[in-house]
Amino acid sequence: MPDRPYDGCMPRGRPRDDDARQRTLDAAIELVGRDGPGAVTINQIADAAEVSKQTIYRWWPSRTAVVLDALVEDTMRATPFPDTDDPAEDFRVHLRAVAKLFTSPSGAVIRDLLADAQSDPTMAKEFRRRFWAPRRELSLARLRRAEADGQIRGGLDLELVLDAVYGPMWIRLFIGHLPLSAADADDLVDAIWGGIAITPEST
Amino acid sequence: MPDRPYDGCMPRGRPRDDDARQRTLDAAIELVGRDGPGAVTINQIADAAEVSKQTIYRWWPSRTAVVLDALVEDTMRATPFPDTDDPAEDFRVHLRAVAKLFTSPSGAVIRDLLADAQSDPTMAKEFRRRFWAPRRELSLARLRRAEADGQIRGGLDLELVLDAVYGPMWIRLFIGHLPLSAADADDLVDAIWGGIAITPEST
DNA sequence: GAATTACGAGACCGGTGGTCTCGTTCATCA
DNA sequence: TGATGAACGAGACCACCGGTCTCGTAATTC
Repeated sequence: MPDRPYDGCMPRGRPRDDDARQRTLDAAIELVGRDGPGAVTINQIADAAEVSKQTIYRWWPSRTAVVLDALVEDTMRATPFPDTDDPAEDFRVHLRAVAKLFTSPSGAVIRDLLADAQSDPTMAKEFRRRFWAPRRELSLARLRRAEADGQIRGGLDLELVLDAVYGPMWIRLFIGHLPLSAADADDLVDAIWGGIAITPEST
Repeated sequence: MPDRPYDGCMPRGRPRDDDARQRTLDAAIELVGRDGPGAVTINQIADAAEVSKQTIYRWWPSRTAVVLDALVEDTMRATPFPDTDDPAEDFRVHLRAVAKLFTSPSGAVIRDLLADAQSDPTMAKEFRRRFWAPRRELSLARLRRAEADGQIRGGLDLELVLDAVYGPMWIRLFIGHLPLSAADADDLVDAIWGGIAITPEST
């Protein structure tokens, strides 16, 4: 997966066909996004990409790995994290982007990936490392800054706060008990930020 | 699945072997709980239960349906919902039970089920109807009472509040980025109940 | 031009969820 | 008591899956 365009000397044989790589990733995203989680086989991806199955397995260790790569490449820049003076608004903006991502075809890709990862600890780890952790770090840093700036209570378990903020998005994606909308993102931040107790004694 | 012990007249042929039913369910719970999500096949369940595969498919439509039945039967009474005068404490107690359930072998069963349900809309619906909705109704009713009793702010989207309370449990089960403990249950309720803003103006 | 490597096509493998057949067992009804 | 009918266990069977292997060919370097 690492594409090293030049590192000292040219390799000997036929070079990798980068176009085939791109076609594979595109086909994975499109098929899973269209047909839903679990409905797309590696054969279909190979056919749609006009790529040999062997070529896929030469560069990726498993079907799930292909989907993960496709997802990361496709959505890494879809959910930016703003950094203004208003942490609540920053989270609102980000959450709206997440809601949009989850309701787009990429939402199906994420579900597919996470479902597969349940029975493949290696892929579960890769999913956390490449998809989960980068966004998590950004939001955690934003929360830490808000704490340092005295904008939120001290002594909170920030990881738990983040789970409370993002958890609703994820369970609506995965359990599907209720739809997901950008408006929910705002309500969610408001509910958590203000607290729901009628007489909140700080601490 | 409905066992009607007597409804008018006796059916003609050999009656259903309820012991075989129970053995199937027990084997499903035990194997999945022990070997983890996705690692247990229908053949293994049949072998362990000493039941013919045909007998399983006579009574359940799919492997996933067996696991769902096993889960419901096994854990329906594992997470009671208390109903005292202190809603926050009620939620703490319930969340501690949920954390315990998720870290028990049943947690693996739930993961297995939900992963399979991603590619089977029928089972996803059944999961929500039989496992998710009953508990959800209880906690929603408790929240409504707290609202009526003036113990929490009015105008909140209660569904979203519930998602914020339970979401962290579910994503830790499913994504596994952090462990889950009963202590987290308390911290979570405290964080959400008190709000995290340092100067919460009650709407 | 020789060596080396990626490529597409497709046969192949073990195993899966699920179906089918068969002979047997347990019950009811006449 | 004996015919009937449904559930049973055992296990062959099916289509298809993820993944591997082989083969002849194309692209590149030396």
